[in-house]
Amino acid sequence: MSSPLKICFNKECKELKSERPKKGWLLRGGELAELCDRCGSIYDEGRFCDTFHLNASGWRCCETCGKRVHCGCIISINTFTLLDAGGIECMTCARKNVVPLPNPSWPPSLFYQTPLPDRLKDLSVKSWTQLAGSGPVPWRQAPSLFNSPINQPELHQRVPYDVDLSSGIDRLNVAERLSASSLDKKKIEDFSERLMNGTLKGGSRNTLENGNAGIKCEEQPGSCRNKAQLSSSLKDEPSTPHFGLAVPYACPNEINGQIGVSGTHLRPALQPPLAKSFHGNVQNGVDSSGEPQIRNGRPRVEARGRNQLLPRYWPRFTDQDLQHISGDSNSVITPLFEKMLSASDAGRIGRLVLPKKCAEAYFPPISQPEGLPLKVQDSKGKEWIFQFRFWPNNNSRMYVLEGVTPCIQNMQLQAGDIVTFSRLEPEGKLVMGFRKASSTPASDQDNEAHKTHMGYSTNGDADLADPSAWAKVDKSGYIATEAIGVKSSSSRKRKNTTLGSKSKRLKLESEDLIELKLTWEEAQGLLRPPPNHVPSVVVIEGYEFEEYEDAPILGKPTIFTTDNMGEKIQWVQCEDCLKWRKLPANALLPSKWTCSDNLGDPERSLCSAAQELKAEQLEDLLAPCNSAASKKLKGAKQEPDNLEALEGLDTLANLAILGEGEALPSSSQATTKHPRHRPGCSCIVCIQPPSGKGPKHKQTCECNVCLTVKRRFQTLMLRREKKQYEKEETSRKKQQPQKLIIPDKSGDDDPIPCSKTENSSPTQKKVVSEGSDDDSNRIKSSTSPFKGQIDLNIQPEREEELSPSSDSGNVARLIQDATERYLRQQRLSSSGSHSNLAINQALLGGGTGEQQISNDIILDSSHQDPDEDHPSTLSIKASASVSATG
DNA sequence: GGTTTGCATGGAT
DNA sequence: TATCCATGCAAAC
Repeated sequence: MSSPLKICFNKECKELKSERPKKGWLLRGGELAELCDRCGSIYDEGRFCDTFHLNASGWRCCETCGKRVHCGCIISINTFTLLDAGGIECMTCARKNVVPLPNPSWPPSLFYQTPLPDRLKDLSVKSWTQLAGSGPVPWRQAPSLFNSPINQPELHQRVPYDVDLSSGIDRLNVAERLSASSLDKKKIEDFSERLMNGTLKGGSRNTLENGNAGIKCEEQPGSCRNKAQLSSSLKDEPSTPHFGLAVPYACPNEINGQIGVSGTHLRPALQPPLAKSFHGNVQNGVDSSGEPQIRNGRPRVEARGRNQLLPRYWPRFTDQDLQHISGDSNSVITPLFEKMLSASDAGRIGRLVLPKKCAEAYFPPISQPEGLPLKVQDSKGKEWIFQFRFWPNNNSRMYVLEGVTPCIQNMQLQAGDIVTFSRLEPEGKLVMGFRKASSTPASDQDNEAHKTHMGYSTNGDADLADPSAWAKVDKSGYIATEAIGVKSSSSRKRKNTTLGSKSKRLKLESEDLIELKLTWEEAQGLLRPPPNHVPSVVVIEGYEFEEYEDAPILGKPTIFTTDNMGEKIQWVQCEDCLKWRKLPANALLPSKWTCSDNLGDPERSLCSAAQELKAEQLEDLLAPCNSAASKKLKGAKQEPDNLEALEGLDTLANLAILGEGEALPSSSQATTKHPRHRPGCSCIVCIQPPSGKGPKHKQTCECNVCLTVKRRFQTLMLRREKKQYEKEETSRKKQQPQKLIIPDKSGDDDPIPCSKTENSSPTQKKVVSEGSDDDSNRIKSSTSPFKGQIDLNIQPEREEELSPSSDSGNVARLIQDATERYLRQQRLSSSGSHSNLAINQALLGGGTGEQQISNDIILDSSHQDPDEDHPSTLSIKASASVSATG
C-alpha cells in the first residue's frame, strides 16, 4: 500500500521516496510510514529520534542510567517505560527490574500527545501517576482522557450511563474517564462532542503519524505531565475518523492512535512489521533475546495489562494463532487474554464469565449492569455481537459476555477449550479466537514460567477436531465427564485450573473427551460396591436387595455381543494377560477382572489359557467401538504398561467409549441403561430410567417399591445418624467398641453378619419386579433389621455430611455427585406432584471377585417430606443380590 | 412447562 | 482475609 505522496513521510526530510520506499513506523491508518532510503535507514538503525527529533521536546533522562530518551513521539514510544514514582526509564534498565515492562500498555505518548483542550490540561500529575502506578492498570487505564481508572465503581456510578450505540462511539467511556479525572460534566459533554466530531481524533492522528511529538512541552522533566499542552492539531486538521467506530469499546485505544496497543510496530526496523510474525515469547513483553519486541516489529502482549492478570489469562498465541486471526491482512494483532471455557461458559446459558481484570482492562468500562453491546470478530472474520455486562457481586463485579452461545457453537467449543481475545489494529476490532483443549500448552495453565507455552498450534476453525470426539454437553455427558475427569486429571500433571476451581469441576482435554463420552446410564452400569463391604439386605417383593452404605466403585467394562447360538454374551479383558474372555451377558464384574475370576469357564480361568477370540474376531469386536477406544484397548494389549491406564476410571472411560450412543455394541444397546436387566423388564429401574424419561412414580404413590424405598430411606438415615454419632463417640473414647444397634459396617474391615452377602449365585436373579404407578404388589417383608426405627424428623440434608468417606475416593464421590445432579434434573423435570423417586441401578461386585447388583435408590427429600422443601437429594443404596460370574 | 435473568453461594486462590 | 469466579438457584418471563 504505497502512499500517493512521493516524498518521504518524514516531514523533516521531504526527500523523494524511491520506488520501493523503506517502511517506517506504523501509522494509525494501518499503513506504514514510507520513508526515503536515508530516513528509512536511520529508522532501521533506531536513530530516528536522535536524528530528527533531537531538538524536539520530549527528551528525558532515564531515571536509572541517565540516558537521554525521547519520549515524545510515536517512534520512541516503546523505548522507555514510565515509572510509578515518576520519570521514565529506558528499556534496558526497565528490563533489569523485577517487572520488566518494555512499555506500559498505555503508552505515555497517549498522554503526552493527546491533544486536549486547554481547559482539560489541568489534569494533575498526581492523578496520572496514581492511575499509572496502582492496581491493575492496563493501557486503557492510562492517564488519557479516553481512559478511566478501574476499580472506581463509585465514580462509575456517578456518571450517567450514556452510550451512543448507534454511532459506535462509547460516550460513556469518555464520560466515565473524564469523571475519573474529576472533570465536570460540562467538560465531558463538550469533550464527547468533540470526540464525536472527530476533531480530536484528527488532531491526534496528525500528530502521531508524523512521528513527532507534536506537543509543546516544558523542557523540564515531568513538565509534560503538568502541562499537557495540546497542539493546535485539534483545530488544524479534519479528522480521519476511520477508527473508533468499528469497535466502540476500543475507541480509547483507537482514538489515541492505537499506540497503546501494540505500538511495537513503531520500529519495525529489524524485521518486517508483520503482525502475524508474532514472537513466541510474549510472556513478559520482552522477547527471548532480551530485546524489546518493538525491535522486532512484533506485536506484543499488552505487557502492563497482562502483568496484572492471573497467569492463566495470559494470552499464549502462536504464530499460527496470529495468522489465523489476522488472515492475510496487515493488521496488527494484540493478544489480550485468554480463558479456558468452564462448563458454565460453554453451556447453553450463553454467558461467558470474563475475568474481572481482563474485562476491566480490555473491554470498555461500563457503569451499568446492563453493559453494552460488544462487537467481536471471530477468527473467520465473522462478527458477533455480545452483551458485555456485569453483575454486582460481593461489592465487586462479575463481568460476563452474554449471547455467546452461537459463537461458541460456531467455533464448536466446549468446556476446556480456550477462547482468546485479541485486538486487531488498527481497526481496533476485538477478535475472539480459540484453541481446542487438545492444543493447550502442556505446561500448567498456572505455571507462571510458561516456558513451554508454545507447545500447540491450532487456533481454530480450520483445525477443528472431529466434533464427534467432543464430550457431550448434555446432562449425562457432563456428569460422566466429571467422573472421568478424575482420571484425566490424575493421569496428568496438569492441575485443574480454570475449570477446576471446584474440585469436582474438571478440566477436560479433548483427548479425554473422546474417552468421556459416557452417559449417566452407562456410568451407573459400572458401579460396583466398594471392596470388602458387606451389604445389609432388604427384601422387596420377595427379592433381596443388598444395601451398601459406602459409595460404589466402578466396575469393569465389557463388550456385549451375541454368540453363534444367538445368546447374549459379553467379552471382558483380563487385567493381567489382556486376553479377552467370554462371559455370560449377565455377568457383573468388579473393576479388576482377571482370568482367575473366570470361574464359569475353568478352562480359561488361567492367563495361560489361549484366547478364544482370533485377531480378526477381536477386530470385529472392537470395530463398532470408537476407534480411539479401540486403539487404546489394542494398544493396551500390546503394551503391558498401559494396563494401569486401563484401570479404574480409565476402565470407565473405555466403557464409555464403547457404550456411547450409536457406538454401543448391539447387545449392549439392548440393555443400554441397565445391562443386567433383561429386555422388557418392568422393574422400577427400567421403567424409570436415569434419563428421566419414562413413567415416574408419583409422590403419593404407595406401591410397594415406593413404600419400601421410603422406609428404607428413613431407616438408612437413622442408621447413618447413629453411625455418625457413634463414630464421634468412638473417636472420643478411643477404640471403644461400637455399640451399634444396627448391624452395620463401620469400615471396610468391619463386616457384619448378614443374611446375604458374598457368595451370590453366579446367575443373575431377578432384581425387582414391580414398578408401575399403580403397582400394588405387596411387600412380603422388609427384612431390614432397622424396621421401625424411623425418624420422621430426619434431615435429608445430612445425607451428604453423613456419608462416610468412601475408599473408592474421588470416583465414588463424583458418581455420587453425578447422582445428585441427576436427581436435581429429575426434580426439575417433575412438577412436584410427581414422585422424585428414582432408583439408580448400580452394579456392585464383591471385593473378592463375586459380584452383586445393587440399586441406588435415590429419593428426593420431598418424597419423604413433601411439605418441606429440602434442597438436597438423598440416596439410598439398596442392593439386589445378584449373581457373580463364573 | 421451559427458558432467561439476576443474584447468591462457596470453593479456590 | 479478601477477592475472584464457577455455578447454583429462584424469580421472572
